[in-house]
Amino acid sequence: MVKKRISIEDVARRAGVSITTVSRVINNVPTVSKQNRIKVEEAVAHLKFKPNLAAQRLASGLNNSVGLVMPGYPGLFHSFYAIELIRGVGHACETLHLDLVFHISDGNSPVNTNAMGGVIFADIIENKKQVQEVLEEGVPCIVINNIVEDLDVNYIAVDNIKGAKIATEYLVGLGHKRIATITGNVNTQAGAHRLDGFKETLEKKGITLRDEYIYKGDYSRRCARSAVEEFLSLKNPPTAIFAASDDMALEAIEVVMEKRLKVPQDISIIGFDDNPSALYGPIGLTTIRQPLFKMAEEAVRYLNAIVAGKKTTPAKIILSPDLVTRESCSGPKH
Amino acid sequence: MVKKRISIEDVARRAGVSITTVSRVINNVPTVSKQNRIKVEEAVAHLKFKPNLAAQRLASGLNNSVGLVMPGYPGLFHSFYAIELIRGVGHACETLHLDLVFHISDGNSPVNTNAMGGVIFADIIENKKQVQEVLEEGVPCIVINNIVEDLDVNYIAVDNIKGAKIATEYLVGLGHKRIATITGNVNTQAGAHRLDGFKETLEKKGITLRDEYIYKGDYSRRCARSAVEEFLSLKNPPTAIFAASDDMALEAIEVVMEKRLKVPQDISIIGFDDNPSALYGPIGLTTIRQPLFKMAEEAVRYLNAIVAGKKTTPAKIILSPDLVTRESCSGPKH
DNA sequence: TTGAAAGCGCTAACAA
DNA sequence: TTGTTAGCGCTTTCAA
Repeated sequence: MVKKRISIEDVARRAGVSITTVSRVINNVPTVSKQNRIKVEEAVAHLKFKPNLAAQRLASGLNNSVGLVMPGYPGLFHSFYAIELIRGVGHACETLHLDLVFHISDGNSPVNTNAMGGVIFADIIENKKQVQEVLEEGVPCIVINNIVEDLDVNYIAVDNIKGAKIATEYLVGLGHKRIATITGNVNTQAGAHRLDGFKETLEKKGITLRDEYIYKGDYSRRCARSAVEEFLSLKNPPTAIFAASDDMALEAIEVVMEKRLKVPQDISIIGFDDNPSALYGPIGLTTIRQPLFKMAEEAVRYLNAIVAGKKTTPAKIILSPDLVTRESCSGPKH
Repeated sequence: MVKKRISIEDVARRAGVSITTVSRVINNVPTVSKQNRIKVEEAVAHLKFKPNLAAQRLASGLNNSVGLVMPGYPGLFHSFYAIELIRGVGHACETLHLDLVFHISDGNSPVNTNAMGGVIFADIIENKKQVQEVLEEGVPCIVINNIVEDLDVNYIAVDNIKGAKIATEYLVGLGHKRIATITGNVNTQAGAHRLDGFKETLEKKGITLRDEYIYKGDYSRRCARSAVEEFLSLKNPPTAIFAASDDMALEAIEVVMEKRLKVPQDISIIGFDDNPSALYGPIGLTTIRQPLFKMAEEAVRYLNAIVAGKKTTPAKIILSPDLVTRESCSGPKH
């Protein structure tokens, strides 16, 4: 029952003009007589004509859609991070009347950007190759949440070093001297930077860095558990912990409470992310908020500007995270 | 600095074959000699060739992307409902290796489905016209969350009548006789059905329906406030309230508490949605959970089956919501 | 202000 | 098994 699609030719025939004229009307080219314009518009309305986008794109080489490429890790659609990005990108696309082409990538196979006017890489873990290829093709693109020094690519990222500094400084400010950290996966930039910020702050504040206070984690709850167990078994356990993610912070709180210790009285714990799921916990989690939504929005705006030819200099945008104070941190006991 | 794109012709030249043969290799057509296949694959890899999707689609008439059309109401990207749908659709697309074209519609302008292999309408408020047009074009489509009787279209929806019945029966089961409701916008199907289910249950249970116990709302917090104020000023105020959304239920709880009354001791309140933001409230909200994520997933699966030619009978799928018991309901005081 | 004609990059008969 | 050729539906010169 598929009806034959209405094409530009049908419109032209009905309006009694050439397809070129129809094309001009569709694209708002001014050089069309009022008379013809009206005839064409009537025909378009009557036939309910909608231009074939594939044909338009093929012929013009233009494309008004934004590609959002995300690595398809398990749990992607259950992750706060991903959903925030999608929300932000979606919101911006809505405002700018762009279509959003959402592409889940396995990280290895090259991204076919031919269906996209510009590309946003939502995250690059180990697959800079994909980005490089898109760059080589000359397709406008921007990387979210990674500071990319070695590639001449636009990026917009959160300052993880600064975030970690804010967190650590806050703990120091509360009077803590024995501060531990559970890192994220230090192979990811975020993980590494959060550790860097932690270390730098302690150094700056003249607090000795102890190896046994640094647990190399991987963002998983399980490692947070091991970390806390290890910390608590030390003869000099820390009085505060900076966890590189809220998830880990929550698990840490749980373990501490299982040991009949109190948060924050016995141990202060600060997280990173401002993940709303932290609000379900037994105690309000003090944490570092990242402007994910805003970052995603900005990425679209910037991309759009590039596509429109309004920008040429590569964007190197770094946004600042900030502190969200709730109940999981206080001064140390004496 | 935009390099000339690699086309199928470049590949053909390098491999020393015709473009047809290249096309065959790309599309896994078996009738290609091993020898040529290898040559083509080498060329593709070496030139990093990626077929132009616009051209493929134009030539073949096929399209492996799913369109998700959502009405662009303010707050869309802050709404639990929308995000759940996006998550579900996205998840299914990932599994099926489909691209997701996300299109925010103003509800009036026709949807250009030429960029989509199939279309999912995430919601249709007043704009059945859009759906009708897509149907006329013969593009496979499915409507989410609306039971559409008057159009021969696939749909997958939640049984709102049943949801309301479950809620109301639960209140009746707890011993309530004076049960009020704050409806959603009854111009929406969900709003109307939730009211219907409420009424039907009371009738079935032999409880008199009182007009003053039905407040026609619009899902807004403001109307929930008015509703509760009105209910409480009755000489015989209700002992239980069924609110057609969690948002309204939360506001209702707030108003009740402002009046120095207790939930659920003085008034039981049940919501609808299972919106996680309800978890932030002062008291766990008993509510009706809708399988939004699943609904969205199923929609994609079904659409895919249609596009693949595996389905012909129109789908009329209705999913059941279920009760989530938390703390906001109890038996009435004597 | 208009239209004819040449593609855009690919697929799909059809012939060889 | 391969290649030739004619489109897919549109935009864009170019000439009129």
